[in-house]
Amino acid sequence: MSADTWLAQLHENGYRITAARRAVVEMVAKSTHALTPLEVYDLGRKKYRALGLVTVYRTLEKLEELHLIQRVHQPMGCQAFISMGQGHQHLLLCQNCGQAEYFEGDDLEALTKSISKKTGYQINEHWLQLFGLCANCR
Amino acid sequence: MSADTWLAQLHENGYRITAARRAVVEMVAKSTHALTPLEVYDLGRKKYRALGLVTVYRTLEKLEELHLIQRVHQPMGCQAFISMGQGHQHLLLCQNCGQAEYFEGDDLEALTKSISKKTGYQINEHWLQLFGLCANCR
DNA sequence: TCGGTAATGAAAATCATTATCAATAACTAT
DNA sequence: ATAGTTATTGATAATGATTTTCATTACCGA
Ligand SMILES: [Mn+2]
Ligand SMILES: [Mn+2]
Ligand SMILES: [Zn+2]
Ligand SMILES: [Zn+2]
Repeated sequence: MSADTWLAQLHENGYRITAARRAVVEMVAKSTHALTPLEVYDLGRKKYRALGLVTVYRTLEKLEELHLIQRVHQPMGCQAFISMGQGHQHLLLCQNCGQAEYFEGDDLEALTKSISKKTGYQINEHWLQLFGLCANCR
Repeated sequence: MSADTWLAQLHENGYRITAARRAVVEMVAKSTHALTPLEVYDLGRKKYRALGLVTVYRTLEKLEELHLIQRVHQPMGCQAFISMGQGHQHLLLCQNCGQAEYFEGDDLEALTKSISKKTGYQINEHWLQLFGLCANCR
């Protein structure tokens, strides 16, 4: 998903396209790492020097609301965001360099059905995340 | 795992047993919900009125270090702790009341093997969490 | 081009967490 | 059991991240 698509999405939802948003969107859209607000701020200022940290927070909030990005939970912290995957996908993260990849094909049908029966819970969603070392870091 | 076991663990690791720690341990050990430091503080003060919030933070830190509790990540926040499960288990959380259950039997061998081959990652661990509605809330 | 108003960034406020520190109390060695 | 050592405590202050406020700017539909 390209930066332009994100900007179009923002526009379609009644948000204005500004230099600050362009800078944030461009950096987050092309990153293969989950980025913290401060990291987005530092990167974004390379594109748009006057960018404010507050605007980064506000823009990330909107991108999350539109499901263009998602929050990434990690042992070291949970305040980082990454471009949303296509369809039903989960993240695989490098514990060394932070490189992120989406994967698909997990099948938890049998498991959730069995657990649902055993516990009486109605299971609505699942979080799955894999950690390891990428090809470069292993 | 009972509160007494936890206290014994603390003692074995060179930590002193105090009234403050008793209060924290007792409340966290018997809870079926993930508790935030503030919640532990409120509950703990029912057992030990003089308990300080700072001590709650410090005690939770030690319990986590000894793997007696674990941090629980949720959409609403990631600063909550719950008694650690036995062996290889994951959490199932009620989206309405917060009730938590451990389950086991997930098998991701085939999946991780296939993803490892496809991506070149060496996969070391996984996070899995189920969300739904408990028997009471559904 | 213009006007209404969403968006901005600087600054201040807030909130959770962490550090400091003098007083206390748990444990060890007598 | 007692005393001495020192880990632990809670109050307070400090910190750091996130949010709120607000006057100014600039996007964009008419
Ligand atoms: Mn899945
Ligand atoms: Mn598992
Ligand atoms: Zn790597
Ligand atoms: Zn419930």
